Amino acid sequence: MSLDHILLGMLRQPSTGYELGRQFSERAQHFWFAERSQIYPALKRMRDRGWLESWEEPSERGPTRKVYETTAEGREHLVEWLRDGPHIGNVRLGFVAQTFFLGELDDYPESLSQVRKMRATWESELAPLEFTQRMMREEHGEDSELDRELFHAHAALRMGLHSLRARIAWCDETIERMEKRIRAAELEPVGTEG
Amino acid sequence: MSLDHILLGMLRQPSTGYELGRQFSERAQHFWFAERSQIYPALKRMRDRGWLESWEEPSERGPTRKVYETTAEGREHLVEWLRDGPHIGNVRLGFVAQTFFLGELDDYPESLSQVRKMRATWESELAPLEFTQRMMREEHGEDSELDRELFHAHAALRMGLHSLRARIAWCDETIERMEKRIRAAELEPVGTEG
DNA sequence: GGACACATGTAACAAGTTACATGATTGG
DNA sequence: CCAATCATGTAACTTGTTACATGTGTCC
Repeated sequence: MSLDHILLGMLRQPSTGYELGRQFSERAQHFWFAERSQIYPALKRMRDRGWLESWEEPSERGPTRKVYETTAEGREHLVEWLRDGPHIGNVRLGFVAQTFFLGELDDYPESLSQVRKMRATWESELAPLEFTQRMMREEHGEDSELDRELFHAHAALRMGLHSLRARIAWCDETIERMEKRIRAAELEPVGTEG
Repeated sequence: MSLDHILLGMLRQPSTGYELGRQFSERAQHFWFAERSQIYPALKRMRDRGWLESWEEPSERGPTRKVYETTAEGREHLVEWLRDGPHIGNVRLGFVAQTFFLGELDDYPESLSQVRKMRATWESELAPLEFTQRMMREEHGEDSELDRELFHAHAALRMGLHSLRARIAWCDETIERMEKRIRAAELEPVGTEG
């Protein structure tokens, strides 16, 4: 299970289920997401298996927190997963499927509007990644000056940027083509599409 | 559920569970995948709901095939899903997570080898997409000459190409940076990493 | 007192994976 | 006869989602 290993990775610093949940929303949304209702049982399961240990701490504001930390055994499982080759699992991109079948609608303006929405979504996802990259550069200097951990975090961030920019570029290309088709249809008499 | 709608989309032409399974492996692998053990019950469920109808046909080679076709009601559900805005669902990219945590390993050559494997995988996924694009161009001519259905199929294909090329570009960038670090470490005395 | 963020969890359900069962037909 | 491909499916399990329950502490 990937989630377990991702949680192990995030638990390099001891943390709580609540906090890990927020990290998924705020920092990891471009490559993974998990609901807290999935995180809490996962942490419990891993503790029962001996991959984590936990203790309680009073919260500064709110009820008692349950803090988890990886054990040596947990770390072993993380390392094993990392060494076990890249897990390029089954991709599921509903929006590509949707684009594929959008021809069914016989409605270019509708197709166009959908692609514009996609663009807006990804544009807004891009901003926080670019912000993080800028922060990293300001705080830690040039790429070659990053320590090992930050270097890898930076690499993952770059993948997010590459992916999002590629999607936005696709949107721009597709929007242009759709607009061209809509203009062509407006100039032509009805029923002679070609 | 997205799978249902994707199957509805694929069933513009009547088809069987077996054939749809092959289509996922051969044509849709860059944006969706489903096992046949998931497809068969899904088709049955949709038929029970009235979205599909089915009949049996003798196979040219092998046992009797069960052919499914969308009903008017099924088509309505597809259209509804298509009009319901782009479904930019939760992305799950295990390999980005892995890259993120690869720093744990303290082993740049291992990190490098993993990124090289990713590159090889995506490079090999790129080939069939490029082939399909070339075929489309040869058989149907320029982009502006594609009919509505092919235009959208082509757009989906382009998304696959953009995404894969972005991933490969990321690999190249990352491989170069990792190689630089490995070279730097070789020239330096042990324990003075900076 | 009410809204909000903090904090942990359970239950019911939906979706997806792995392993297996069954059997026809073709080609070597 | 054996392996491969065609063809449909079930069972057991894992993973992920949605909805809900419960309660604390802070600020207005």
